[in-house]
Amino acid sequence: MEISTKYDPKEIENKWYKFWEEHQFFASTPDEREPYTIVIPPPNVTGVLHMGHMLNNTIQDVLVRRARMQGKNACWVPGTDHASIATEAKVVAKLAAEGINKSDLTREEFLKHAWEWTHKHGGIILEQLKKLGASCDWNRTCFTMDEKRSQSVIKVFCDLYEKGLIYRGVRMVNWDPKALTALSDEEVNHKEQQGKLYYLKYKIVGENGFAIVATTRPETIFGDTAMCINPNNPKTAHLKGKRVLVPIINREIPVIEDEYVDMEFGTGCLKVTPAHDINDYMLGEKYHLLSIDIFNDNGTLNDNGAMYAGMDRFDCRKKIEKDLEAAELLEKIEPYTNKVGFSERTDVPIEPKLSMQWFLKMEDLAKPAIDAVENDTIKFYPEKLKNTYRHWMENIKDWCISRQLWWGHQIPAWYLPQGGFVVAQTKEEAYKKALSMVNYSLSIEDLRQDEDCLDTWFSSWLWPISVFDGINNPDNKDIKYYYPTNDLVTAPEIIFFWVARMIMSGYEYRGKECFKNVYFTGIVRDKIGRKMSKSLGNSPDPIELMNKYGADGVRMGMLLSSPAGNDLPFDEALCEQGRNFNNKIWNALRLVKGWEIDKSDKMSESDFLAIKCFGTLLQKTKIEVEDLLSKYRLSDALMLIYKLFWDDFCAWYLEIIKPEFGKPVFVSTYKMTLLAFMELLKLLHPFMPFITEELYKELSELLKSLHECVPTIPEESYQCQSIMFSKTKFKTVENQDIIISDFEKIKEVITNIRNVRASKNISPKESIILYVKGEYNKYYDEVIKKLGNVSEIKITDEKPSNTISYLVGTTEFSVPVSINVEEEIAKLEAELNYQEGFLKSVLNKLSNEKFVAGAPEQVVAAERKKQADAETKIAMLKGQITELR
RNA sequence: GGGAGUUUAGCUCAGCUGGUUCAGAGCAUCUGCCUUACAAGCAGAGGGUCGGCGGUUCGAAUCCGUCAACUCCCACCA
Repeated sequence: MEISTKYDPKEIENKWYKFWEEHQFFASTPDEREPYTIVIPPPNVTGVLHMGHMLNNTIQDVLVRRARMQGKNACWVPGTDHASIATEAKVVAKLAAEGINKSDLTREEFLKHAWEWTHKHGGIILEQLKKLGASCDWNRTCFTMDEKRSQSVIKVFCDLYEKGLIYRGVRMVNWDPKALTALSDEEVNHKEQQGKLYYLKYKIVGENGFAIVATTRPETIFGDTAMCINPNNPKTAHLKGKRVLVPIINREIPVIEDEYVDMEFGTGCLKVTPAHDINDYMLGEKYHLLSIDIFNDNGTLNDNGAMYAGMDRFDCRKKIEKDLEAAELLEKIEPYTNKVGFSERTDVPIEPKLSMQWFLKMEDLAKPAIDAVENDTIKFYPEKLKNTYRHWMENIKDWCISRQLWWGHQIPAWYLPQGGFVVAQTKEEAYKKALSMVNYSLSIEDLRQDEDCLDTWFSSWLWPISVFDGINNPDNKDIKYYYPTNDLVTAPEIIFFWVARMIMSGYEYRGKECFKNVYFTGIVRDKIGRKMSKSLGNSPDPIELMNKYGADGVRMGMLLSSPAGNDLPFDEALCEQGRNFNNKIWNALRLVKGWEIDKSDKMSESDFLAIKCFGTLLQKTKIEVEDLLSKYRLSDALMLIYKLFWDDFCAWYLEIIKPEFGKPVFVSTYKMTLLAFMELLKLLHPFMPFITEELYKELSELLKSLHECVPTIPEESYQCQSIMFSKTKFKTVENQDIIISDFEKIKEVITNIRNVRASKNISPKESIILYVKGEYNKYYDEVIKKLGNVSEIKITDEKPSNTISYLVGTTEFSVPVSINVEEEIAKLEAELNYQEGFLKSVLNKLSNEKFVAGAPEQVVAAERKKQADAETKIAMLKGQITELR
């Protein structure tokens, strides 16, 4: 049957993934082998595959498949993240579309909707990963909110609380007065706003003058509890130790001093409103100021707003402007542009609001984590991110772990009716604890659990441990075998959110690093450098890409330009390149599959030479690839294999051994070719799993059919159930560099012949005669004749007068051809000119005493060799020129 | 404002502790070919003062200084 000239990945990819899954090839259980473990960075449970996932998971799959082929017990644990903010936002939006308000639902009702949503959309992304070829152990699929993971989170919270590391504290949150909810920083959009800067007059107590304060928010004066000046500012020095009156309400507040105040801004006086500004809050803490909250949750002023109570914050601003003016307490108004945070959900300006939150003390947790990265127990690729990491870790702030959300792990703290709270894993335990604390009668129903949820990262920071259930059962077989994991592949953006925290939890709960290497991918960008995002619509759909180019093609496209830590400007052309490569591989198979076989034990000289040279190159490349992969230089490794396959194998090796039309190939040559092809497939398999599996099977069949006439073929070379378990042997060929450089010379001879043909319009079909003068090995004849279409190679000192000559090394090759003598002389003279200039610079160096004395011996010796070679070449060029003349 | 990083061919990037693997690779471009595996291909070719300036050195893409442009992270100024 005729095989198509184009590789069609679709069926082949489906077929093999199904085969792998059915045979449970990705499943892992502890055994005596060395483990190799990766935990997936869990994608959002309701997310869909985007280009970032493609890159990230392709890399992980390459690493896992390579480990598997090395005979390790490879385990890649998949799973998803409940992503509280994103998922809750999606559910809220979905409900809103159905006319349901979240605030009209009870927590239980809302969670029911959220779970429905999760079950409907959850896990789609994992199915998509299968299309990519991801070799995860799907039996181990986890979810950050499944039973074991949830238990782990609660247990850890209680444990850290017992250790005194978790505490409650006040913090500014982004309050959305319309949605009546707190927002995460990620849900706040900062926009430039054309506003006003109001200069307010605060009367100085006991004096006639005023202190002027510039503010963008005059309506907050009711919350003022101090005025602050910079102690070093001469302009405001007269206010030191004074007290001033808040305009309109005439409340007396002190003037405090702190270097926080910018002397250049406004008047150098700052009004301090601890309840409504994060910086003011910190000043308030420092100087023990009162904190007066003046807003209701819906953004209207409360009773502290005096006669403005009940008024909306912005209406109030307008009104107060007029009132201040009337009272002559407004010095002036200037136009002013500043950035204001807006709610992503409702697009109203957010209101900073003080609220009670839960915090985790980080300082002690950070210590072992800093050391681990500093001393390379955990290695970062690229290394430069060590700096970023250290800088953050050394200045680490306590982690606010509570979120005002329902979707997530509810904080296991229960409040008592008469104040106070207990922390416990279950309500029953909490009740027991509570009973021992209070001296009044208490029923379990009196306990009220904290409404808030834990930050999503508070579950994902346990991921490398919790997926093996190492929190709940610290001594189980899995955790002991798979932990510490080997590699983590993730984006640099979450180095603090996730990576750093995993490292900390690893030391806290296992006393050991959670992984040994972290590979930071780049950010996938579009051609013009923008981050790919849904809102910009500049992200291609990975599934469509895979349909178009095949998963292998897209994988290669992703890997071709993604050195660790560098951004990846994505271009579909890369996938095209990947697809073309698949096609090339496919056609190489078509070629070798079509040959008739000569079963005699003969072999041609050129075959022998080709086998030797390619075999050498293959061995050398295998070692180089291994080295690159061990440094996580995946694109470089892939590029090396790409060139080995396309150039060395297809363009040179196969062209040499390819039998003439209608003739058979010698069976020994054939065998070696199939084996070499197979080695190439093994090298490629981690990068392109599908096509390599398909062709592995094809080659296995071909080898099997040879078995009767060539019993020396080792059975293990074609008997693996899958290429993913096939082994490869490493060996260094003696004199490999000489073999390779000799072959380079042959290639150069042939390329030059082709060049002459191109420049003189000699068809490749027209054979030529080649004259050789100088050092030459007869052994090369056959190859040169075949690929150069040379009918005869004449070793001679005398050559015909009309030739184009070129040098390979110091050997002169000449092709007889009708030439334009003047042109040839000009060419030769240009070359001569260059060589003479080159020689001159070499001689300059060598005559420089400081160079000869200072440079290392090899360098000087190399220069002398250059000198000798150049001199030989110059002599030959001169000879050629005189000949022509 | 604090910190980190980048700058080498049209594009994306290699070039480790200064010296023939020092100016490289892939893609793109150009020229010629439907040569019996592959036009998603074959055979060739042309592209760069290594961001600017200064310094160290016998010798600098590589080390130092400085300027410029860009990128990222963190904190955000009443």
